[in-house]
Amino acid sequence: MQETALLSTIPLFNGLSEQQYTSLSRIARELQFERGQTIFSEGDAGKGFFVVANGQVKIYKLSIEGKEQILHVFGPGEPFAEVAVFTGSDYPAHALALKKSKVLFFPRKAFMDLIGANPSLAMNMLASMSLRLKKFANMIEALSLKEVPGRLAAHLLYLRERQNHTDTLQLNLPKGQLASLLGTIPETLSRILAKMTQQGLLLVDGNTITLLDSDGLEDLACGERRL
Amino acid sequence: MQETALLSTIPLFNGLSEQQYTSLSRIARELQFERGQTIFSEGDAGKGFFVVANGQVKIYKLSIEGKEQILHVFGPGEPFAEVAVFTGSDYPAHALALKKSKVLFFPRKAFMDLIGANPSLAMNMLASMSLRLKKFANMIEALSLKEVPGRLAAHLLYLRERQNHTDTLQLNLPKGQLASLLGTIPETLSRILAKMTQQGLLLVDGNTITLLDSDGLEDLACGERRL
DNA sequence: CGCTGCGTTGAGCTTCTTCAACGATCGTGG
DNA sequence: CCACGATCGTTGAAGAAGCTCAACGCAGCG
Repeated sequence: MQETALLSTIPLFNGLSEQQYTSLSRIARELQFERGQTIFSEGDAGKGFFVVANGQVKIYKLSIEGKEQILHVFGPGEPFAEVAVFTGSDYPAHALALKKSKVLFFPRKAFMDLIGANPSLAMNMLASMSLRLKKFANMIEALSLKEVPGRLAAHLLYLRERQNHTDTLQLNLPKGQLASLLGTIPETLSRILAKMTQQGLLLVDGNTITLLDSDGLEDLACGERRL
Repeated sequence: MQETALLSTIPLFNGLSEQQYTSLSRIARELQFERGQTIFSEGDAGKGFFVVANGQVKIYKLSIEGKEQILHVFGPGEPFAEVAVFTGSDYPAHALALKKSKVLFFPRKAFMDLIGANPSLAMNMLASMSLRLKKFANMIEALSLKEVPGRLAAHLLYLRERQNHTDTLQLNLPKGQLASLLGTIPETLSRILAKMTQQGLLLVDGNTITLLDSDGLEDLACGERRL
């Protein structure tokens, strides 16, 4: 597979020895998915977990009426569906490739064995899942305690953080998907972006957003201000 | 401390050797909290994690206006704030004793060392955090995709599950706290319980709830029916 | 007795969703 | 090259769900 190079770029596998990379690459399987293709569905038997090699994958839930709530959007180097490894049960959500993606698959059993033998791998896994939990806690807080403008503002500031504090953001998602990530619908998101623009908080051009008043957004994100 | 007996009743520590219990009890500290007492606040330095020995503890977030969202309610044997151990950062939420409680505290560093040396402890930890993640995912789904009646119905069915499928439930929380756990407010919860009673779905008497039509509740929980 | 915490009920209002229509963009096939 | 459909985003009007505010009942307890 000549994949140890790829594996070494994955944060989850940081600090492993050359030999451990070899063990990993031995159990990994490489999968290709087209844009829009389902990787697994909620309720499927959780046979293992995945790491995005390249492309983009969303993890989401669906309501009976078809409304979608995105839980995560993962890019290169990020693992997903680890939960299935340790609970040994079904996948608790759906996964779908948002772009043409290469994905590494690690079968449950083999990976568990590796973890048992490699404490540092276990520690990495724990750290990764801790961050995930923290993110979920913030998402619950946002959904329950903030209104949509606040959630949007928080998300934009989060993106600015990740893009080196530049005020010109590139959305890595179509707006409709962003709405689903924020727990709302495209119509509402559109209206709120319009209102924010009108108030001079930001500037929208396609999927480029320029933040004009991050302090104002900050206030919104903390619930100290309304639109 | 003569606590190895107590430790052995904690699921997280299942399958550890006698010697490992001793190591654990050596680093554990025993704490007492009165009802209503704060254990830690969001933003406090995360110096370690906890296990409820007896009593009841809630983990929650607060909005600026003072609205509360409960993330967890933990009883005897359940660990909390593990996230702080592995991220090494601040506690991401508040913790408060709902009843007079005895709590074991495990300092971060010492516990990390134990985990590194005990693969089975690491595995237990991973399993525990996986379940936590799954629960959070369901909570996000509920908040975003279900209305309050659906969330309530799901919660009641969950309680029935835990109480051996008996249709007579004892709420382990005051109704106001239950509202906060469901992501709503006491007024709304009260109204919905009234409506459910009126429709013959259940019967309320103080904090005892009798389920009369679990199929109907099931439909509500899945969004296949309205009140 | 009166206080305090908890729960309930009513009226009005805000926010968000639903439904519908329309505009823009893009890729494909004629 | 243009027409067409599909996807995506925007906008308007109406409706529903849940929140706010206020008042009240009721129990436990000093």
